[in-house]
Amino acid sequence: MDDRRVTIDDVAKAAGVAASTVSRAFSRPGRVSFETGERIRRVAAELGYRAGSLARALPSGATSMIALAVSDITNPFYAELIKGAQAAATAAGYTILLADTQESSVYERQALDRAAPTVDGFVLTTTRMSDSAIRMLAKQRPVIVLNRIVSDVPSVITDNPRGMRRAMEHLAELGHRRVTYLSGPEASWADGMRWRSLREAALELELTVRRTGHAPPTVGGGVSGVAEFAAHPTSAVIAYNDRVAIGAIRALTARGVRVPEDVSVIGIDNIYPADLVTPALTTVAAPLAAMGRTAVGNLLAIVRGARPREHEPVVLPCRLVVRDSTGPA
Amino acid sequence: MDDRRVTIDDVAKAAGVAASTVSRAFSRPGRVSFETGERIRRVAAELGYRAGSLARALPSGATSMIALAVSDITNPFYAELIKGAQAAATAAGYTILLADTQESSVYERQALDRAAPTVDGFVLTTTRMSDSAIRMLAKQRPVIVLNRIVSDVPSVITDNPRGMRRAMEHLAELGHRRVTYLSGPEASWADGMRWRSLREAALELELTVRRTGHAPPTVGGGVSGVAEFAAHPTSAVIAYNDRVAIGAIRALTARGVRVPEDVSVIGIDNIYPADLVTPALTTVAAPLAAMGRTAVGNLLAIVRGARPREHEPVVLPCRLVVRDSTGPA
DNA sequence: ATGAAAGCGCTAACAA
DNA sequence: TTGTTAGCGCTTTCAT
Repeated sequence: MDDRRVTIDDVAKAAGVAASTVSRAFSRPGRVSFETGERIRRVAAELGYRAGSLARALPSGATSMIALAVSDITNPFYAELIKGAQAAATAAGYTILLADTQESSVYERQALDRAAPTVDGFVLTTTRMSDSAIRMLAKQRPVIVLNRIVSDVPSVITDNPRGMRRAMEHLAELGHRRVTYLSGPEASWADGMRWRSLREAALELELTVRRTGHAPPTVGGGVSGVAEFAAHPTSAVIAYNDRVAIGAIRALTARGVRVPEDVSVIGIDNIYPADLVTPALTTVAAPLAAMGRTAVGNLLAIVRGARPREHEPVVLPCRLVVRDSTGPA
Repeated sequence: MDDRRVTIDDVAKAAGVAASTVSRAFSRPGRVSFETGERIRRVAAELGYRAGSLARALPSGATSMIALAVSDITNPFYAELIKGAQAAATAAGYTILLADTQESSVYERQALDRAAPTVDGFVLTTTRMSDSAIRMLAKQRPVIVLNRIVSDVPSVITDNPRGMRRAMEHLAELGHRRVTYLSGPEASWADGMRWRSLREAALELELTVRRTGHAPPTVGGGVSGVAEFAAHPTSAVIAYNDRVAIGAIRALTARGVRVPEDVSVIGIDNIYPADLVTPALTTVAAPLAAMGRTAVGNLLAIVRGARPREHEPVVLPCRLVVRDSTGPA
């Protein structure tokens, strides 16, 4: 019934002070006498006054909201990541606005444009946007890109070289000499990065590595990757990510190839289902929650005026989780 | 560099009209001459004017944002649901604000309180709040609850009775006579609903059903459920949800019990990994995306002034997806 | 330490 | 059809 929102003026009137004083009591407690402050807080609580109104954003320009753009929220990769981001944001008094870009650069632009006037900054994950488009966006609002490097834009990435290295070492220890990389999407920055890292590691460890053609980062992508792999099989496979790896295991099993007895399979990311499939997936675990947390943390630092060293991406460590999909050659 | 936001006044000045005319050109195109409207839109585009500012929300009170509260975004159950919600919201020009309540009623209250002044409405999924708390919230802003019935608050639920019935029929056809229900959390509305539906179906089909003690809705919950189940085993099991079912399969397998040869297992929800585990899970599929879509759709209808028939929850159909975790008794 | 007044960008009366 | 004038709720000068 009583639909009217409790305003700062209501509190001011009830407390017998000016509205500006109430405002100060909340935002700059130091500038108000202790006594007055107490009284205001008490009255505000009684009246049920809520500070976080949008009106605050008008004069100051800061909304205390940040946008998190994800390409497909259905991808379990994002779950932990969002959780980490969410936690960091909440802790800092910020709210997260979700933008599902639906794997489409058109939707992505729309979503970002729509969000732009409303948020204090962006965290971009797996963008389809070009580097220059990202830089353009970054000119208007603070931006952090995740899992990609864009010059002049701060970013958070995982240590792909080290991760790929660990995977290869693991394989080498098991006696594998030749491994196949099941590629991800062509447009993926991470795919290129992983392939390069793999080749370097192969060189140092004296292994041979080849790769299949680009494929979607899904279970289906793994299936099609295996179709290609079957023409030139190797004793070990590293997949672009866990979903591809899971698809690969399925396809392999369907062909009567046993994992890990005949072929060892390694995934990347350590998403939730990795531990659930049979055999449980050996994978290079990305610090999902930490990535979300770090991205938001750094974004907020910039929002608050920090000047980031724009040319040095923050790189987070990953670790190899050995489960049951890898075995001796 | 040019940090200043393009305002409606800038456009007005550049187009040689009053600010109110520009405003009208965007919100009430009918009330502006075609010619003027065109000119304004052209100028606005040139200047890069973005309409969706927060300032709009001040006079009107409508922010075009809705909050989606989830208990744990890590739960794959939410992925499709959020996607559906997201799609419906975007289509209607609304943005989704994510509130991860972290399985805690304290955080939930905080998150909702924080979001309240900023959004036009709430979609509550798996709330920990009491019915009365929900009703209280609903007094202030439009609310839709998902998967729960709260009197006087509009809701969207799945057809649990029918779903449980299908599951029991399936089991009966396979020759099972006694089934165990692996319970979910005590506080869960859905758990009570499912158990009741199960008993009714059992009665009609002349089956016997018993249940284990309450457990968390996770893989771990399934494991502990099986520990209890082992004392009074039956040839079939229905789990509170897919995660519990997956945990149950694991625990069963670990005990040397074969699924489905020795025990048939049915899950509920049909989350993404259900199809990935071995054996693939037979499950009562909830229309996840449709739930999100419907909830948002109905919420927006209310936001726009529709008067909902508050006492009739919208019930969405579910269907049985038969995979490999069920077999003859 | 406090109050008064002037906006922030936009929309909604009310005139013209 | 268009312009003018008040605000929406809050913060921020500038006085006091």
